[in-house]
Amino acid sequence: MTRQEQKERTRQAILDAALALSGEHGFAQLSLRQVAREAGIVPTAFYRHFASMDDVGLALVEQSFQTLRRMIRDAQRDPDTFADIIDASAEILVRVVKQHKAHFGFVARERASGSDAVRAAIQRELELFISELSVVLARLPHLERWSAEDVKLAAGIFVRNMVYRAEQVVHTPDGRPDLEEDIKRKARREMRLIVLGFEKWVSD
Amino acid sequence: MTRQEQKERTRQAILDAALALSGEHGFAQLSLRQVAREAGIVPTAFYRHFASMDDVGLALVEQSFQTLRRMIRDAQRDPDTFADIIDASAEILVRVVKQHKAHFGFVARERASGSDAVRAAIQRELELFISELSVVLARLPHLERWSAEDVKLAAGIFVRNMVYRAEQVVHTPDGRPDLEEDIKRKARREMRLIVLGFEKWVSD
DNA sequence: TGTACATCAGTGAACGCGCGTTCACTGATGTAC
DNA sequence: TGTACATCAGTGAACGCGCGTTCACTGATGTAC
Repeated sequence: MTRQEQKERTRQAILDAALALSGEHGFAQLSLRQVAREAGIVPTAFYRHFASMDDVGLALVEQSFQTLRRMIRDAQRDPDTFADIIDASAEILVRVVKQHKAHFGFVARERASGSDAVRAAIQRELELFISELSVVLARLPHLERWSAEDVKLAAGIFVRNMVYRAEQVVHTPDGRPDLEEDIKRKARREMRLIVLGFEKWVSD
Repeated sequence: MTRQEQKERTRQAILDAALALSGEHGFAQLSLRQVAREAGIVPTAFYRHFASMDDVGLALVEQSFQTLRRMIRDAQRDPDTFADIIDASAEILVRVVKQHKAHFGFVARERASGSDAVRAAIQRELELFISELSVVLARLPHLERWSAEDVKLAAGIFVRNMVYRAEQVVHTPDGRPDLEEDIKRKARREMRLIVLGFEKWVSD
């Protein structure tokens, strides 16, 4: 193994350790020493990879949103998505969040309570997500003539509702498909209710 | 001043200190010693009032939701509320949150990241709020024939959207009425869009 | 009203502990020739 | 391929600091008579 490969591995071990530990008591409660211990290095070696725990937080935001973006990309490739976009979205949401509970839990928690830098990074990524969803929504029949601002408003309601349902999935214990089905069902109904409003809205 | 009055004052000083300090770096980052210092007592005196910082957190949840409930009660008394419930809600939301930034900021932050006990307490209070709003919504013309579950679904979308706009108000610097107006305007439009969906929804 | 005693909110010293950060170091990997 | 030197990820001792909690205490407030 080259020195570079080894270094990258240790860096990832630090990120994995921080992500795993932050699930228990929140990222801000983590100490550098705890993370180093979990990553299998001595505290001082931490500084070979990050200047501070805050930098670890920012790296975790980036990793988490890579997961989210992969989810969207996959959804857009899946033919089911276009058969019924709402059914498909609920399905994908629950499946992907379940697979990446640690990342989504991290974002949900730190969105409101992280350091200023971490909060700002998450806010920026969510805005980006809303913009991307706006592009998709703008193609829907009733929204063709809406102003850009109104499409974004609608996308925002969607995304914030999804964030809430994602939080619920994160807190659902494994092996409870009944609870997952219930979340999917509620998510679908919420989306349908919001979409119904689209048909009557008049953009000014 | 009686002993009891003095004790109550110190207890409140601890709560005020914790609330004020938690605005900067989050409640979980507070140390008992910091809070005691800010409250003007010696660290050991803290134990005369609370068994742990976690108990302080629970007391703050209760205080914060008392503020919220007062807001709802006042809104229901205000005749403007019935002239245009949406306009009035946006107005009241921004005004009251602005007046109690510390309490609302505390709830927004700890909702996702507090200790299990604090998170559970906040979740319970929000569910209560959604139930109360459901009672109000159930009286609206189009919702009379909806199932109880559907009314709650709609109330949930409303409340979560309000929580988001409340978070925005908390993070708006004082003396920026332009930003406040923008938040009110967006909140109104979001509510209107959601309400439009009500008219077409068919409860099963 | 005055006295003697009880209560108890707040004090201050002390403790052991984990923290972030510094520093000089080690020894395996990488590079130049 | 072999040698001599450079690089640098990880080590381990040490530091001063703020932490939560214990304990015996003080002195003002409250109560019984």
